[in-house]
Amino acid sequence: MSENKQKKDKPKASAEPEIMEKIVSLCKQRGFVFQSSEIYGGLKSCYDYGPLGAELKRNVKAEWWRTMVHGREDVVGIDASIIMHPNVWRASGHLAGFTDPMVDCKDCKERGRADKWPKADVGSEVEYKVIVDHQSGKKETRKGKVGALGIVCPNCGSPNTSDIRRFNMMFRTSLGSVDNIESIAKALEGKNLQGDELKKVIADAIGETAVYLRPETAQAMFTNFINVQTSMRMKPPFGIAQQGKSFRNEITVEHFTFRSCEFEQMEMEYFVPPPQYAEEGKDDMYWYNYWCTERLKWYSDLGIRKEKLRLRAHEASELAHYAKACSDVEYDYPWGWGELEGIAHRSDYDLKAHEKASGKRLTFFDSQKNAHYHPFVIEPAAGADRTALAFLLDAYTEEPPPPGTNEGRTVLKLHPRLAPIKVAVFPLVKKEGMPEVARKIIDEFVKNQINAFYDEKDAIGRRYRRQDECGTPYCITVDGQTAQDGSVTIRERDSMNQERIQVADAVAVVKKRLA
RNA sequence: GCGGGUGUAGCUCAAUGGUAGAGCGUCAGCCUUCCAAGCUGAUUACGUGGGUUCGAUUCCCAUCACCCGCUCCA
Repeated sequence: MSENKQKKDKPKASAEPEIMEKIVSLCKQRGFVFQSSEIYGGLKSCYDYGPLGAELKRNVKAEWWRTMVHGREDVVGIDASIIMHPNVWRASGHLAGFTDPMVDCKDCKERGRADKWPKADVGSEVEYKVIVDHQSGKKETRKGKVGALGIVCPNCGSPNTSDIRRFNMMFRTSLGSVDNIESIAKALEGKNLQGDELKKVIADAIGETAVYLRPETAQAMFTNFINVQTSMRMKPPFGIAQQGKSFRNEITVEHFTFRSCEFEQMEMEYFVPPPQYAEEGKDDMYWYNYWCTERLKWYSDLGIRKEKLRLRAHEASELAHYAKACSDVEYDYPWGWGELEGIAHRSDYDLKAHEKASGKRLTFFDSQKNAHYHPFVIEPAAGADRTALAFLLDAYTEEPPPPGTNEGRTVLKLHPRLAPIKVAVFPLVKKEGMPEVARKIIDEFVKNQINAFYDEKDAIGRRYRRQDECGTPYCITVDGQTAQDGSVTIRERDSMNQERIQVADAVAVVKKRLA
């Protein structure tokens, strides 16, 4: 389809990034994803799902819920508030943990985390090399004294760093009808404050009503642990699942919908007995491995090619201090391996942290062993947006012209249950009563709440191709034979094979194939 | 946020200091009996804001957004 245009100024080695461009373009053209607020120039990292994208994402979430909640007895779902008590984030460590100390190198412009840069003795003299002429790349050796931070740039070795700046990654807003400005103005009125004192007064004024948009959905499963456990009479091992939006002021957003500030999560906290109370052979590590396997399987069951999936265990240095283990389900995106989902063994850290902060006991009472214990937690946490993107990327296929034709085709080989439109119905031509019959078939699909699409515009081949590009798995065509024997053709997207079925059976046949 | 690149119809691109073309698409009609056929007509754009200039889509500045790299994570 494309004539392989060379980019003159970019001798790109790999053709991979072009796939991303094609996906972005297809997403816009076919109504999967649009940039948010596009008519106003767009807004950084915000995307809107169009009609087909909304269907795809709903289907992804529905499949997850089907597998994780409806498909098993030991998991129940919740739908918690996005805004939670600020103490939740204090207890979880997010208020502190989201505040990374960032510094810049004033010589080479490198930026990084102050706590990760090479340490050096305060006041000692170090040598470093910086580029002084960007055209020739000429470097100059300089000397400098290590500042109060006691660090040097990992790139050029310069001690000439900026001050630490903190970026809070949680979105802050206020709860209450009194605007922040009012309380700040009131706090400052008549005072002449400078520097840290000024900042503190403002911070306190904001703090009175400050609340945060959740940076993850997981905490609500911990805060509702007792509520869910007692109301549903759950016994470990059991899980609480949730899907919903989370928000993070990320320093960097990238790769289309892969990483954005507003994103949707599909998380489950699986509470298991700690080792001493565990059933023989089913301790916490058993369940951790169990969920790693289960979650990897979920993606391949829904059609992602196995060679594009992998499970990567975190190195010990990557683990949070409370985590016993963590693995990522990764997909081989056009830009390399990237995370779809993290499966973390969080030990009993979260329940204990909330118990300590809230003063409420967050244990399970095992009446048989007559013991209160804090369950361990295994957390499979997936991103709905990046999962939808991976399904799109993996389904995207460009095929050479089929035998006897001269145009190739673009097909989204989405799993039928993920496909936005399930079936398209066409009259072969716009006469001889074919449109009327096709309309009747569409009516039947609508009545059965199966997303169907009617099209009579253009040649039949073009209509098939349009549906291929949207990922519609089945096309039903009313032709000349329909009037004689009441049969229509049903065409399968990937094979393009057709078979004849009765009009009266159309809904049942499609339903069966979607099951 | 930093460094580099980009910004022209819905998409992919072109041209130009004197207000812009194509292909594909979309819509309407004709034609069409199974895999992007043809014909007719219609539709639609210089990201935003300044500056230079008689005049800016073009030059300059700022800003916004996207892409690549750093970084970070679901």
